[in-house]
Amino acid sequence: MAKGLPTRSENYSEWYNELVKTAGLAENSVVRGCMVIKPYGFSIWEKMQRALDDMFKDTGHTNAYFPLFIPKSYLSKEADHVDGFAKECAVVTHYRLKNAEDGRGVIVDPEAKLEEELIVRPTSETVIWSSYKNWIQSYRDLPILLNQWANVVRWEMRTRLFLRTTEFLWQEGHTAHATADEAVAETRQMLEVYATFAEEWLALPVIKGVKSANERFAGAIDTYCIEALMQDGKALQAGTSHFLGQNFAKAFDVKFQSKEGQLEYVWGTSWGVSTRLMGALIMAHSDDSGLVLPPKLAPVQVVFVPIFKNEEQLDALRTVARKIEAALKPKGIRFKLDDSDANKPGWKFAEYELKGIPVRLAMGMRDLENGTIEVARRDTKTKETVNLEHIETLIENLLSEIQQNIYDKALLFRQENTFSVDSYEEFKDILDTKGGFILAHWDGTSETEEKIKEETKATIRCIPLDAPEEEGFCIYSGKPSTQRVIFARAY
RNA sequence: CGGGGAGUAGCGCAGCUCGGUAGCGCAUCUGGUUUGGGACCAGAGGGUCGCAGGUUCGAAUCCUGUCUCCCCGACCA
Repeated sequence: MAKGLPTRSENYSEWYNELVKTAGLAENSVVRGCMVIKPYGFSIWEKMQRALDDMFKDTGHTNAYFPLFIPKSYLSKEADHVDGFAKECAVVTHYRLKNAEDGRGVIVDPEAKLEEELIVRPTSETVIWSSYKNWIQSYRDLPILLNQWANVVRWEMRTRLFLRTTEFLWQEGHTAHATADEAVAETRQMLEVYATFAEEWLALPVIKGVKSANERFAGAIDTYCIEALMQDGKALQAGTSHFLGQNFAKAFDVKFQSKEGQLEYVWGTSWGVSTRLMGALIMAHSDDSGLVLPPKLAPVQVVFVPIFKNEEQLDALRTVARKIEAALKPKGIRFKLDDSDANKPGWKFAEYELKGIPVRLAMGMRDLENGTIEVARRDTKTKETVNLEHIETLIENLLSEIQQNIYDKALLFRQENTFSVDSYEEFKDILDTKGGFILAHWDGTSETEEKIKEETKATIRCIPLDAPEEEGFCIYSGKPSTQRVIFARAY
């Protein structure tokens, strides 16, 4: 990477951290474990939000908003749920400050202690289901298909920009249904939405699967997920969709009267993706020159760098740039002309590579005379000089090609780093030497999964939905198994 | 909470052993020359040396206390 920053192969974590900062995506805040998302990073997140929001609306969902604070008693109504989140909750105990008596700043006013503490939401199932209780009486009130864009807080011990932060931004869908079948269908549908989004927008190939009991969401019957492989061979959970059964309906006493007149508990789902997707995007595609953004998410898709010695030359180049911009605009292509005199072309080349701009155009006097332009693509770092005529069509095609190429590259990487193993020795060997996804037989017990995790730090990422039936024996216990599951070390 | 490390200019660091007027690189500002892959020259601005106390004529430096941050573990549907 430019400017003496660490390279990807040397130290992946450090490379990732530096990249996030130098590319202007995010930085650590003064608040422990929290992150400042900078304008450039946020504009990418906004693109993701918009695309997801459209997909949610296409599947019949609407947006709503629920409170940031959850009464402590609500969180504890579902036993598994509270067990899952209790150890990482921020708790509000007071509602007022007062001036310190020694005159040094302010202190918490002990008089202002809350009767019941409030939890800063780590997720919103509990507040939302407490509302659903009031909203649902009849089967005619169902289904409820809601989504919320929000921030949540989980007090993790160890944090990492985008991948695990104390506060993060996400969307959480919460739906209520009359039947189990309908709720399961919803859970699966949203998993498909996530997979499609990851592959078409992030250019990130994902594996759809279901979590083992150990990795399941606290309070869910089944947790479905999409799992992606990062360039250092570690897995990243990119999205989850939960079938909640009637767990939250029972905890919050949400019943409806069916067509047949029976009083029944409501069936629920919840699903979410977070700013963690930003981390996935960065880790999946970037290289030592910086970010590589899929064109669909790049805030700027085409940047024009003029090469000039004086104002007159710049004016001539500007005219060309404006023409190109006008031709790209109807195609919805995001264009930027960098005509600032503050930095030299070489600096700009490096800068836009760092920021992951998919296509760079460069033009100087030589090109102007020849009626040509230099077109450089970020994904392959190749460049060629082409005729200016129909440049807009060339760019349009190039952007789709880049989007596809980034995906293909990531898919190839995953294929080359997915291993099928049949012995525990081989399993450990591959984990330590190569990493990646490991397909292995498992006896289906939590004990075995736990042991393997303790001994190797690898966990079952998921039981793939499309895994073929295959007779085999658990690599750990030797007991019979009917299909392979995916193991990996994970973020 | 255990084991390491670090707090000195916006950022990255040296100086501390052996106390004596606070330094370097990057960034910033000014002027000039440059511009097809992170330019060069000249000049300028900017610091309660994390905080508190102590020793001393004198402390970034020595002593005591304290706070914070980072890394490795524990934690992480």
